[in-house]
Amino acid sequence: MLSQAKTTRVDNAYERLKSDILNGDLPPGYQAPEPDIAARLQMSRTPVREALIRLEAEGLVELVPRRGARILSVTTQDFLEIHQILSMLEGLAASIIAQRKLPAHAFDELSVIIDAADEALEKNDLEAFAEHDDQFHRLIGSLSNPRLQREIDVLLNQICRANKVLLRLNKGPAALPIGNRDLFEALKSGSPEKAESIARSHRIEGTMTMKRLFEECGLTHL
Amino acid sequence: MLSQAKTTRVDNAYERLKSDILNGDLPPGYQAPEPDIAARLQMSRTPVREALIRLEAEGLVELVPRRGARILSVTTQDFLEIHQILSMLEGLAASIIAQRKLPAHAFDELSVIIDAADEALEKNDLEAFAEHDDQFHRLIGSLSNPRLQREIDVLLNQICRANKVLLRLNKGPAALPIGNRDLFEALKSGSPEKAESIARSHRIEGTMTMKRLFEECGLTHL
DNA sequence: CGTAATGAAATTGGTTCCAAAAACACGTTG
DNA sequence: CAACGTGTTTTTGGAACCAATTTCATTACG
Repeated sequence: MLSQAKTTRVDNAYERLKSDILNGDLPPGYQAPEPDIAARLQMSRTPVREALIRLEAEGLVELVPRRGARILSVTTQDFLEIHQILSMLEGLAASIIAQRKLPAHAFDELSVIIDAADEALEKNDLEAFAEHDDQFHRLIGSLSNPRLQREIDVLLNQICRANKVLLRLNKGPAALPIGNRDLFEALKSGSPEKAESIARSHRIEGTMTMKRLFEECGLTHL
Repeated sequence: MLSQAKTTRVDNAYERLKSDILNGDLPPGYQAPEPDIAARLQMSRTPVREALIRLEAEGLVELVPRRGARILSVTTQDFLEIHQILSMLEGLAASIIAQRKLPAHAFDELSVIIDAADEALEKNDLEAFAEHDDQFHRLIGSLSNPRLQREIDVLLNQICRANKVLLRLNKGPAALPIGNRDLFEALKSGSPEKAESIARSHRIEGTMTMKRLFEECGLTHL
């Protein structure tokens, strides 16, 4: 029996708020005082407060003293900085994965996701593509080690909405040169340096594409 | 006047607990229920709780449901993983710094710290050396950008006690090949790739030295 | 003598309450 | 009409309180 999460109110509030934020239900810029949020979640202020503190530590919300909790938006600057950090961390993750031999089912899992992403892209279903691509990156993190995974997850959370929105803005039939399959091969081949370099440049390429979109649309934040 | 920190009880508790943890006043493994901590800090449980949640998010304490808050210790595994991540992030920081021209006073500040560390090492004052070395790394972070700085700071916090202890265990006259000055020159020369590579390999060398100490002393955690 | 059971104490998650400070609305005045 | 002052409302930081659950200790029993 896996650790039976004894669902406490704080956890509940945390999970619900986080998911609401990530899927855009609570859009960036949205701002509400604690009592409102507490009412929405049908609990007292205390557990909400504690959940908000956690979310603040993860860079998803900002607690402004007398103005309520505000869902953080991502500026172009933020976006670039986060991608830059991710390129390093995912590079490290890839290097770690390539170093030790992965069980076969892990490769299978990766492969399935890559295929799903490719398929979504062919069908021009950008929503699904973004979802699968995100999953791919998170899986890379989870295959490295828990600490690195958490680090990567937190950063991905901060930009996943922005990623989705940007992708949707991309009108053309997505000439994104995605190299997930390349990374997959490098991981399989067991060459840490190669895996790291591919993961890193892959991420950086993606960043550049996104940056272009940012500029084309004249956006300063999302 | 810079942002006047309106010293709230939560902030107070957070700062005091953090500093107590970092300087070893509250040693790793120490465990106490919330009421005790609240009494020690002479405030009610509420602000203490909130401070503890923040500290947990930063990986310094663990909140065990009915056993109190426990100061986390650092296992060899943790230590290596954190250093590995730091090698990437500091590499990135160095690259960023080298890319844009730094104001002269920043270089001066760096130089002063490097000299202080070297001097401490010559006098075999390992305590002071650890302190200055830590400051050097944090300064590198702070010269990159706030986001990267916070990331690096959090990780340094998790291992700074371990670093100090390990250094104290190092009996020999510290044959640590510290290359802080090399990094300084690379930053000044303005070559991002070189700066990154030096920062990274510098950190990795340090890791290896530390790891050896870990093993020689037969320690599994600190 | 070790183990199970039972009752007491302690800790936590959470609600409620309170006071202080800030924001807000409104009316007054220059 | 704008700016200011005043009184009200809102929000937050924090404390006190409570119930539920767990731990601890003591005792009884095999």
